[in-house]
Amino acid sequence: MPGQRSITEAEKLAGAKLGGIPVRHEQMAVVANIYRAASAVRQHLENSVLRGSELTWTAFVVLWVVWIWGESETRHVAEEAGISKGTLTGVSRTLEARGLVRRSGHPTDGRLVLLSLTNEGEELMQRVFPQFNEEEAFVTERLSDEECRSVAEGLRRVVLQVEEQGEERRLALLDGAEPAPRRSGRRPKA
Amino acid sequence: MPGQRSITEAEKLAGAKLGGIPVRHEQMAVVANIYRAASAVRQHLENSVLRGSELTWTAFVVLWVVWIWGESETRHVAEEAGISKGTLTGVSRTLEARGLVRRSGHPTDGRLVLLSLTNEGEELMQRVFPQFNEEEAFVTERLSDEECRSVAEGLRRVVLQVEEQGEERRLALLDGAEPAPRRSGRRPKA
DNA sequence: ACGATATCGTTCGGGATCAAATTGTACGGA
DNA sequence: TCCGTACAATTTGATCCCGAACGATATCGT
Repeated sequence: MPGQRSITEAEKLAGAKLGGIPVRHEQMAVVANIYRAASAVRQHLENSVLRGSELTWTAFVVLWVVWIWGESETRHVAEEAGISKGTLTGVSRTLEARGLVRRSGHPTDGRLVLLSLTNEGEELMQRVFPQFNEEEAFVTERLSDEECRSVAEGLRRVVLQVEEQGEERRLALLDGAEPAPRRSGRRPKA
Repeated sequence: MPGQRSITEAEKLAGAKLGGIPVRHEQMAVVANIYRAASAVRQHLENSVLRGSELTWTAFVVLWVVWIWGESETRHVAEEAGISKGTLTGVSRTLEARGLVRRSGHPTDGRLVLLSLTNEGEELMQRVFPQFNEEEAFVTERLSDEECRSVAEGLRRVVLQVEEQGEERRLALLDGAEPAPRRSGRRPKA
């Protein structure tokens, strides 16, 4: 019902609201649609294949990373999965409790923890991934292979831009100012 | 550090893992990159412009929706913002407490609640949105206007596909099976 | 009329999530 | 050897979020 019409229509309304101030319409549309698409896809996958296996999106991503890359150090898994280390600690413990992953200490560096799939975890992914991929195909059904490549490439550039220049940009924006607090989370000691 | 290389490399590894089973590579790449881009963009915007105004991403989206569409029923706002009704209740109460939005009952339908911006909320958006849009331009800096349009259009189709056929698809997948529970959240009564 | 049914927003249960603080381990130099 | 620094993962505190249950209102059928 929100339809897609709303995006472009919203842009016009926003333009009107802002009066003289120029709006970067194309850029705004990309960001808005990235987020919409991400929510829609995530929700569809959670409600179709994932819930059937009692997996959250994050849990699946973590399993996927370990499945693909093999036994890995937790910090790499967190980075690759796009979640914080703290979150990974909780998620991996849940998965361990369900017998899907194994946590073992690094043989020479006692600070590291390695994650790997158990046989059960391996079997789960063998079963779930094809279903997951099937739904990936479903959600992108209205795009040709060529269009898929082109959209993926465009998104890749966005990711690269943020990864390579985001930090610098944030510093430049805040300049000398304080790093800005966060409403939630543990309070700084000082 | 994960770089973008990892995506395509992961696809190859996944293909190997799956042996004979065919993998829809292009489709997989689109979904993976949608999610990566969404996380990257959200994080960048939260850490740059949003935190300075003590806004979470969700709070900003809610404000934006009400700002653009004007006084609206909560269910429409939730839908448009891509969050659940329950979440919106909390978010809008927080925003009300901060004096940014107003909640008023519908004149004829007693079940409805209408959200609108206060003057203060209006001023906040006048101030914050340009900054937000500026960062939208930053994250998409590596795309031309034309490429922006094309990526946005591709994503739009993904959203439409899920919105128009997702429900049907989910039903077909589960067929007669139960709707599948969720690990967290309040337990069903039965 | 009036009860069954549908629809709204809110409440509630149970994680999920982040960032700071903390704890534990490694490794360099004095 | 012993200390300080560097770097792991984990714990902690506060909040966010979803979806089932709930209570209140509207509407439809008879």
